[in-house]
Amino acid sequence: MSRVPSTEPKSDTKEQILNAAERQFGLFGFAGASLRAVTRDANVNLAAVHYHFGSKEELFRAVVQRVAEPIVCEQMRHLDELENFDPNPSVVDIVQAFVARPLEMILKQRGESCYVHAQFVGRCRTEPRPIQELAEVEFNPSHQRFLELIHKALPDQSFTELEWKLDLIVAMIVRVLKQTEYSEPLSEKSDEDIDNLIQRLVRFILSGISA
Amino acid sequence: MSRVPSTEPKSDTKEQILNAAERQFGLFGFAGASLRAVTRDANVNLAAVHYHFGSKEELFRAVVQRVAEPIVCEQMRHLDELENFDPNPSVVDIVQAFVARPLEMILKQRGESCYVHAQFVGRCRTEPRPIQELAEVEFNPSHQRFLELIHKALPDQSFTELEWKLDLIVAMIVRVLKQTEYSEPLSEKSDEDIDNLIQRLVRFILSGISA
DNA sequence: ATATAATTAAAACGCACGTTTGAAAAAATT
DNA sequence: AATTTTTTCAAACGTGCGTTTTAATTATAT
Repeated sequence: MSRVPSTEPKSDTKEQILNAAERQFGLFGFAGASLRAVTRDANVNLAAVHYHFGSKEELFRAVVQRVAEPIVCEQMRHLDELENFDPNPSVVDIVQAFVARPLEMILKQRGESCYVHAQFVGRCRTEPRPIQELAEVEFNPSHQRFLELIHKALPDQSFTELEWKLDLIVAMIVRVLKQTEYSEPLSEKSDEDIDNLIQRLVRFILSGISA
Repeated sequence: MSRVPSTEPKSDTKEQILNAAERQFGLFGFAGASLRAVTRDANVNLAAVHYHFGSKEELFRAVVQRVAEPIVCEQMRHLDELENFDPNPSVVDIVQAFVARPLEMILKQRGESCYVHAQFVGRCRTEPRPIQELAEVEFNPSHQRFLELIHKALPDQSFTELEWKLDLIVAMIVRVLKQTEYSEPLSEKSDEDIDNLIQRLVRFILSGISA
């Protein structure tokens, strides 16, 4: 079989650094992760970080973008789809699109990358500013979209109240991701196990958001 | 007025260090906080940390203990009280004792210390091991107590499921504490505002835990 | 007042950090 | 094949880290 003539064979180094950086930032936080540990982990030279990314902070930003992009896309795609089908979707459907779909996507990857994503996203929310803001910006679009839709579906609740609840919901999602670290390996979980976990969370959130 | 002849005038230095350490650990995490920043903040000599606590890690442990003690005590006190009154307390009462009472105690202090506690406790849960465990151990007693009671009140739900929900509940409590950082200053909030906030959280948790 | 213990202070230790540099190596272009 | 551009590499820069040491100071007890 011939190699694919992809237009993007490109530098493997950049990807290696991003992978290692996500691991290290997730494990030890921005301050706790050292570029030396990252480059050792990635099997590349220390100076490669500054050559490809410029600085530690810009490396962090690159990791955030790579992690957030597929999640936000998945959320946007399902929220859009939902609204196209019915301009006034139900709360259940909105929560399914915002919570269940992206979680499904992440958890069913099954690989190590799931734990890594989980740790990293959790970390982002406890970093001091301005680090934390780098993450908030990336996740913002789908959050706004969710708020619009949920506000239409629950007009009795003020926008402020719903923003407050969204904040708690995200905290719960992040926590569920982080739990994958401790519980039995994901690889041993069937699709049904994962679906059960997700639906338990969705039920918890649904009853809370309407209360 | 004469000075109180307290049996504990003792070293002011230790307390100053603990205060500064809680701030710095909360803001920057274990790795991100430097002992130099702590001692500068506390207006004491750098070496005082090792004289009074021995090492950075033991200082962290001391901070955790000081933060956890009043919270765990408050939870235990109300849970015991509840059970003495009725050996099978309702879910509402259990959640009130475990969630509302300690939150009330913390938030109604109103001072800067509330933000500091919030940041610090939130940090503890994202620290890498073995740092994170130092915190888990301190909070464990009241968590176990809560689980026993709630399991009696909701016998249809497995212990594992309830442990899972407790984990989410704690995540929500921590998040509500952390929110105090961004929203309007606590000092401008009335007791009713705070009670409202807490009761909103309790409602959210209650509907989730029974679902 | 004097001796003894507890506390504070300043300086230095070795080490790891993020970043920079300049030359070697590899890849791409001519 | 020669040239230019891109990428890697080892070494070093200055800085700040946790910790240790030794001396000065303050409080306590005789």
